[in-house]
Amino acid sequence: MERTTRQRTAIRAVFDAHARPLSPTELHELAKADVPTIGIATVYRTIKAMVDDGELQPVDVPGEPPRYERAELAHHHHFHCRGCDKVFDVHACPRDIEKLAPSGFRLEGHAVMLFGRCDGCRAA
Amino acid sequence: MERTTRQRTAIRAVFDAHARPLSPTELHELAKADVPTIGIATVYRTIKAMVDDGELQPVDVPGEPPRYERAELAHHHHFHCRGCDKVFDVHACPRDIEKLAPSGFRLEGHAVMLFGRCDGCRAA
DNA sequence: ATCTTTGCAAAACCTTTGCACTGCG
DNA sequence: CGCAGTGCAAAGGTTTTGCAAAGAT
Repeated sequence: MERTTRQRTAIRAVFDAHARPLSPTELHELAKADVPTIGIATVYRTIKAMVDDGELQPVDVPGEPPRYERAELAHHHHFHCRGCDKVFDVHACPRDIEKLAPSGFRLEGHAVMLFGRCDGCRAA
Repeated sequence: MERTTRQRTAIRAVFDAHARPLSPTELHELAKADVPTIGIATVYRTIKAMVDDGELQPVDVPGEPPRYERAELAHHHHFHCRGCDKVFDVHACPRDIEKLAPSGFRLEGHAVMLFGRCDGCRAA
């Protein structure tokens, strides 16, 4: 990640324009708007470099391709809509998490994934 | 899932013998002890059928192959040890989960994954 | 005997990698 | 210019699928 390229600028722009976790494929499609010739390999390589740099963090959705979001976001969790498959940020956190770990275990972190239907998909 | 076959019996036996979430590959290797000729495709097909039947449920560990466990287990969560990579069941649940979903969203389920070090790996 | 289930191999995916070319610094 | 970065295509790994043979009822 030593140089600024059109491809990397486009990828960062996509994250700025869409404030939600994005998959490599989504990222590729959206970045094509800026740089039509961008290859999927570049997207994967850039994602990996950005994760290694601590700029992005993976968001894992069970049974789905991984998504990525900016790491600078404060601690939060996610909501996965079963209707549109989109993942939304949830800026809240259960308060009694520390009590869940078995005694003797050292708890270092946690992830909460909510499932259901988003506002738009609730009717359908 | 209409017929009882040696392959399916072997797969169920593996789940009985190992009380922890198992990956398709683990399942395949372990089932070979009973039915050496069992193919990986059969393992995948059987897993899928058992999940559809509600007999198994997937346990997703970020960045790792999926694992499966019996669905009859009461609602619970998981602890992923960063030392030994094992996944443990956690029979506790945050109480204020319902309050986390954004308003307007319909919450249908949730998953909690804890990270840290298990009792045995805490020292190392 | 019928019709589901199996094993094999090929196909379908997703992600990574090799290599020559491009273009940032 | 030199070398990081790119695009393409091929390789790697995992999961799915087509089909003829096996086997459960």
